[in-house]
Amino acid sequence: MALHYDEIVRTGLSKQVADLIRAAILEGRLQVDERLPSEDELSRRFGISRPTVREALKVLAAQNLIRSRRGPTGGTFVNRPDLDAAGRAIAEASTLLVGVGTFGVDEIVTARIETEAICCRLAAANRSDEDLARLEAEIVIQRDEGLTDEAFCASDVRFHRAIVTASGNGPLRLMMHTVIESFIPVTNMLIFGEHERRRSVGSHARVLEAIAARDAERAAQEIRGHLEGMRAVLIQALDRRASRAVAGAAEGGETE
Amino acid sequence: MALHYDEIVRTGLSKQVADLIRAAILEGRLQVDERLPSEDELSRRFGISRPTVREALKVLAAQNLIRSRRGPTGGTFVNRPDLDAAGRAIAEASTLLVGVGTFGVDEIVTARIETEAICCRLAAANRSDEDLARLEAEIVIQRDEGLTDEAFCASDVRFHRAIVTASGNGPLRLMMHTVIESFIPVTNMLIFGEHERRRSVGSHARVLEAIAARDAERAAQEIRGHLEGMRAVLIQALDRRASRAVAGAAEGGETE
DNA sequence: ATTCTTTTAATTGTCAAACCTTTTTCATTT
DNA sequence: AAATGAAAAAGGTTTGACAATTAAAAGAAT
Repeated sequence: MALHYDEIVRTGLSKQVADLIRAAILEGRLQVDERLPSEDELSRRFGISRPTVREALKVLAAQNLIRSRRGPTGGTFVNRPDLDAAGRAIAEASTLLVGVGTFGVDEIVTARIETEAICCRLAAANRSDEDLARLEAEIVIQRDEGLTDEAFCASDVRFHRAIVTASGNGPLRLMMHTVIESFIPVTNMLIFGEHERRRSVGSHARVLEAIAARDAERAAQEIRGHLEGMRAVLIQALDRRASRAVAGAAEGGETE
Repeated sequence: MALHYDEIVRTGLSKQVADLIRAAILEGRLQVDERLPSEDELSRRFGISRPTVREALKVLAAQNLIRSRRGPTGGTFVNRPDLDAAGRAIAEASTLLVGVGTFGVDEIVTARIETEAICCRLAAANRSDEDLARLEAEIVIQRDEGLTDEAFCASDVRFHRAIVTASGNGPLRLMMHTVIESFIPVTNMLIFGEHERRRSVGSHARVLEAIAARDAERAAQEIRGHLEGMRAVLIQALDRRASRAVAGAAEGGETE
């Protein structure tokens, strides 16, 4: 008789259970905010122990699919997918990749230029007065000479985030989490300094002006110019760093 | 005396441990492929029980940060972040959002148009002969009239994926997972049919031709035209569906 | 000496049963 | 009527054990 290899379980029980419940949620067999059976009940239904059930639930909770609360009205509930949670997950995944140096600075800047140019174009078309106010407010902050580098960078991130929001395009906003939360910070880390800050604020102001005037092409051109300038500075900074490292090595100093 | 409410622990133990280990990995205090202490050891070090440690590890495993193996040389190891795993995580998060109808079809198509136009431009500049062969192969598949709708859509996804790959930009490829794995499938689901298929293949062929000729602008224009055409068909399809629903309701039929 | 097999030990995976903590509900007391 | 407190329900945690897996060491056969 032919053996049914399928029946040989190769994955752990907790994973199987997690997959079953996940599938039920994704296929809509479990509605949003619906309560799952208690952990005790689940362990009885699946014929496995409670700790194993809990491992499965923890995995699903880590993926923002469910939440748990204690108490008589507590239990485990299906989460409504929301943009912020998804955005955080996306940002975490890409930050991790960027952190280990998966990408070159040059291609990161290219990706920034192209995607942010889109956002500027759409923002020029769709921006509300509120959006303008948000952008304006960040520029005011950035003009403050006494700002720390960290605070300036944070404001820079908020400025670019505000552009994305002004585009009024939800799907694009979701995608741009990668740029906003990972690519911008990694490029900003390298270009501190008074001079660059002033140049940046100038570019920001021109972008805002173009968006306010609903001039899509100019807005796109301004952000392109802004980021191309940054690319040049970045490459210079990396060159300096590289030559310093070479010089240091030549002097016999170990870099680590 | 003012009470220090902060010191009251509000988060669960397993979450605290997960956060600690995650921070250690993100800050590089745990290197890639480094082995963590055994679960037993961890439970002793943190002063908590093994099941609780396991819950924490499961959460990290769900985030692709670690992997576990049994046996004498087994244990828990730090994962190297890789593009595919991150891409899958991103795709999952966005698929979930798209699935519950967070976005309108119109803004999804807009996002597709703008981002895919970028990819076409870059692909025209950077494509290799290999890239061209991959695109060509998909078009050959799509010309087969006997193809099922599912197979056609799968090939369509592969075609667009190949364009992204041809762009040669890693960061962009990461971002485009959202488009490729979520936005394309959801737009394709609605436009089956012989006529649309033939139109699509025609557009694909023209895009390929422009990319092969390294004509960035033409490639971008072709994909724009392709997707704008799809937008029109989609809106028609949705209108038909809506009016059918209204008609059905008027006849006294309950839609659910 | 080499190769095959068996044993062994380390480690994750699972289980069972209890206890702890939080939170709501509801009865009791003031 | 309001404050208090007990009970119950649910997730959170512990303990201690056993099962399954797997690499390496030990032993047996060639």
